[in-house]
Amino acid sequence: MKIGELASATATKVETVRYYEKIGLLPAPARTSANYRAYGHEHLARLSFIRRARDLGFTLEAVRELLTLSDDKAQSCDAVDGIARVHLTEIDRKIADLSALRGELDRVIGSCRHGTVADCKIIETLAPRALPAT
Amino acid sequence: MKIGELASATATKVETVRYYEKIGLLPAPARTSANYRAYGHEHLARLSFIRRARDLGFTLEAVRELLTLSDDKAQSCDAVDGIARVHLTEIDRKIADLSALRGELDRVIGSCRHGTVADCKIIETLAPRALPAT
DNA sequence: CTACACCCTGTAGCAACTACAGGGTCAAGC
DNA sequence: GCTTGACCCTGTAGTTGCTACAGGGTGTAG
Repeated sequence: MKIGELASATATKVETVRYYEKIGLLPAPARTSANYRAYGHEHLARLSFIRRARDLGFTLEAVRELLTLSDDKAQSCDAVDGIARVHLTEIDRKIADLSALRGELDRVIGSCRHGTVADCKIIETLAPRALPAT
Repeated sequence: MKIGELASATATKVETVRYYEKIGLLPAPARTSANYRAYGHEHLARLSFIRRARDLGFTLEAVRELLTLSDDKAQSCDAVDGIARVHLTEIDRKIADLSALRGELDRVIGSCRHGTVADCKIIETLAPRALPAT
């Protein structure tokens, strides 16, 4: 299968597929006589794996580790579990950060009296210690 | 005040201050005879504003707009309010996305039976349609 | 035989910094 | 007087994960 077919089969852009090859995430496939990349189903499986992991928010570095781990079928699953748990913790942290932010921003917006910028509480909140001119 | 003082007064790195100057967010200050940047309190106020807006998650582009708006004191506050509301909506979307992700990842991790990679439900989830070898 | 869709390589761009490399300046201590 | 160290300067390259060209080659349908 050609790169365009692989890309559309995995909802990936052609450039992204080439990018994954360049950074060593997807093995370089055989080439046709016209120097076109010729992919097999193992490439399809691997790229599907990468895309699903990315959809779950794993970084490319984490994906790389997961791929390495998944290649050694006899190994314990715990390392995989560990990577996923670390990632979960990070997502929780991001959610907490964003929620705190949301709260503060909501408060700031709530203070808007729709007057002029001179009386704007939002601007005031942003620059609380702006001195009274030169 | 020198750049290092300005930076530590606003919990910013020196390089970041120079970066903000380069992209036109912070006006270029006067220089000393030794070619050191010499900042006044107006720079301190402006950089504080920028940092607080950044802490609230505004993009630099949004910060630039907010700064422009805050310079025109007679103008209506509604544009400021609008920018903040758009940003709030975006944060809500991000929280929703992350929460959905968190749920899925939690489910995936919950399926881990701590066996070998060959039976790993996490790996299986990631590569659901991996074909049975060549 | 000529459009047109597809493929190739290589490089530059995005956000928002951060980290050097390779210098200059200045105050304190010996 | 001289060195050490902390600070400052410019300019460039790196980070993450792609995306978008530019400037070509290939393959097929009408």
